[in-house]
Amino acid sequence: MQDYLARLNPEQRRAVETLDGPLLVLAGAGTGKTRVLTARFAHILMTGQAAPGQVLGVTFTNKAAREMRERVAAILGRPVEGLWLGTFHSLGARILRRHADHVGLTSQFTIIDTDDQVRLIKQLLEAERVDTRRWQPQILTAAIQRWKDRGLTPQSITAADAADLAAGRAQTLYGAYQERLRTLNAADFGDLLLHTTEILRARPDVLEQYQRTFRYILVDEYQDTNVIQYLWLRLLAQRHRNICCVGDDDQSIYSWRGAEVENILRFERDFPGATVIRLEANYRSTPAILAAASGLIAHNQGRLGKTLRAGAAHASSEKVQVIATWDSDEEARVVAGQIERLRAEGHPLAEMAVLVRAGFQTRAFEERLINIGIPYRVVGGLRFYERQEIRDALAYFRAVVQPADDLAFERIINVPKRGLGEVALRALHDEARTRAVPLAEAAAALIADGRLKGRARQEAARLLRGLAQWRALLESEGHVVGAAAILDESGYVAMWQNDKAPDAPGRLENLKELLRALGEFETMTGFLDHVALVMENDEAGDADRVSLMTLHAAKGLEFDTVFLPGWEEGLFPNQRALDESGNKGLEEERRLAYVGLTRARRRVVVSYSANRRIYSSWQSNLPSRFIEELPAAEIELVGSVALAREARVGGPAMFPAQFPLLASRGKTVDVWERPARPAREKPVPVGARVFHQKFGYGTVRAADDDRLDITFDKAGEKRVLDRFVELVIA
DNA sequence: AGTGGGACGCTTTTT
DNA sequence: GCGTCCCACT
Repeated sequence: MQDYLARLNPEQRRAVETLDGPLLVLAGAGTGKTRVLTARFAHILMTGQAAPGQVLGVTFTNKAAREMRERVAAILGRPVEGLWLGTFHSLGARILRRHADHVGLTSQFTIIDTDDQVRLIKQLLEAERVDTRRWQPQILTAAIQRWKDRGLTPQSITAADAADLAAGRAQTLYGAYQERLRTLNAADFGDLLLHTTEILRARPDVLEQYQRTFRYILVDEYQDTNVIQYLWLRLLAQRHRNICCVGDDDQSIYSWRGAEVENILRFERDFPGATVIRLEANYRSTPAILAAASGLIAHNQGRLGKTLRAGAAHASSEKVQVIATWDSDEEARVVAGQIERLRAEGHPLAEMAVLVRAGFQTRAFEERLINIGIPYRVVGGLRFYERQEIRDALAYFRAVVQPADDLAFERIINVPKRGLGEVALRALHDEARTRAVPLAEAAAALIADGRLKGRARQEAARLLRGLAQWRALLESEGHVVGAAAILDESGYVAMWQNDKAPDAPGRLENLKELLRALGEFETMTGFLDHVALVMENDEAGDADRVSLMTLHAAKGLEFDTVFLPGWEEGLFPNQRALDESGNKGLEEERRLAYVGLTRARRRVVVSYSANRRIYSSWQSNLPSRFIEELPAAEIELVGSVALAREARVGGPAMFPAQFPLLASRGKTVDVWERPARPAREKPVPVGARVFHQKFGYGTVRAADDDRLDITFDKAGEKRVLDRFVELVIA
């Protein structure tokens, strides 16, 4: 009830109670940003300043939106109905569906994802006879996305914007792409905001309606907003000016996706008379971690300036460990060893995370963790909706719901194989283009006049009949029964049932999961929107596992112990970021490091290795400049880092061959020695049948103390520790 | 129509 | 080292 205010510190409380006028809350890492946002939300509702339907809450991720909804409900003691609370994109979609006709779409439009975009662009490039090897579709797709992020339409981009893209035809192609989307009755992510903004600008009546509705606007992660999001917000906020943006310029790490830190830096100019409140009391990390993070980020220029201070007393404050290793394999061993030791000391694995700069780095850790039998999960890998079978199934649903959805139709026309290959498809495309009709309609025409012959004709007719029947079935029987029928009668399920690949059963499981998820929605359209906009894996998260993820994926999370491997020049800061964006790139990398450090509550272990396996070859690296930027008083150098540091500070650029770390090979420091563990009570006999969590069943070939060489039935030869296998009683 | 081999090119990626 | 894409072959 009222005590949501009592739990706040004075600055947080001010941020919650300053309801009128523009407000910028600069919330450092771990300073209770979410608490403030949710308390403010609840405060507006509880004091009767606005009804739930008059508050607009905007986040970047669905997860953040969900959390906020739950926490507001918890404060109020009941679920809240009618809130406009969601991501920029979901809110954009919601508004756009109501006014789609203004931009030439129907309210049933499909939201396409990046994959579909690329395929579309590729087709357009080919139609324009642009060499897609030299001018990659992905590049143009990305460019168009960036334009949309900046609120630029095909008409408003400049020649300079479009130069060096798609053989100089980028502007035409962008226009053609938008036209194509309209024909397909589809919108990409960028359109959800671009179209909406266009409508708000062109239709004062519509704009006024929304401006009146939204008496209070709350924006999370404001430092990550791009131009179009900013324009969208400004339009909506103009009337009441009760806009509260919460963000941290030091955590802006998405400029490469169009985010503009400038939005936060110039808030006071854009909203004159704005109140600015700084949240600087950190309740998350130990003083050593805070000092290390602050010392590092102080190297950035052009900050709004915040200093984190410890908001709570800490019984102990371990220094930040910095570990040098010889190569990336050793680094993985060391980190995994520490994880193992911490676990043995009673720390839950769920409170540990390995945060890397680039996705490929997780592999070394995965291998090592598997080897020593520590459960882990990789956050943000292949997502559910990205899987082939899910995309296929969704394409079926889309093709049924929306006959004009050529992208979906094309995806399913020959899945399962129907003998409708490239030749048939080309004929369809020709017909569709000359008559400007969807592919499905073109197919019907070719069947009718006999231009499709034989098996192709038969199969195409069957598919079209199917689509029509399923459409009727969705109407009469509902989306769940309809969907199941589609997957079954199309032969799609049978296709996987007949597939002998080992992953086929899993795919069938995923399809079942998809149908189950579908059941939670009222309509097929609602479900398809959800899938297009909500891209997260619903993995069971309750098991005790170490988390492996990129630094980007870690933003907003916290753990007791955080491992930050790979702090090497070239990798982190990333060479490409430096090459492409110079000092700006470097500063963003530094913010990424800051984000990494501030994820930790109690313990940070930074590490780097002199040699790293990248793809197939080895590369030598210098330690990251960020290591030097950590205040010496807060860190503990392990191994020969001290040496390396002196050498590097002392001299100019250094060649890997001179690197003193080479001398550290073989040297081990006790921190990463494997802890003594109770041996297995009875040794595992050679020849025994055993079971291993990861590798399955196998036969023991040799035993050396607690290490077993096992030939697994599926996984082949492995050396594993005996405590990770179970004896199989035959 | 489907597949197998070689060339290529790889930072991050909330929607 | 691996996945993707294209072309050549069957």
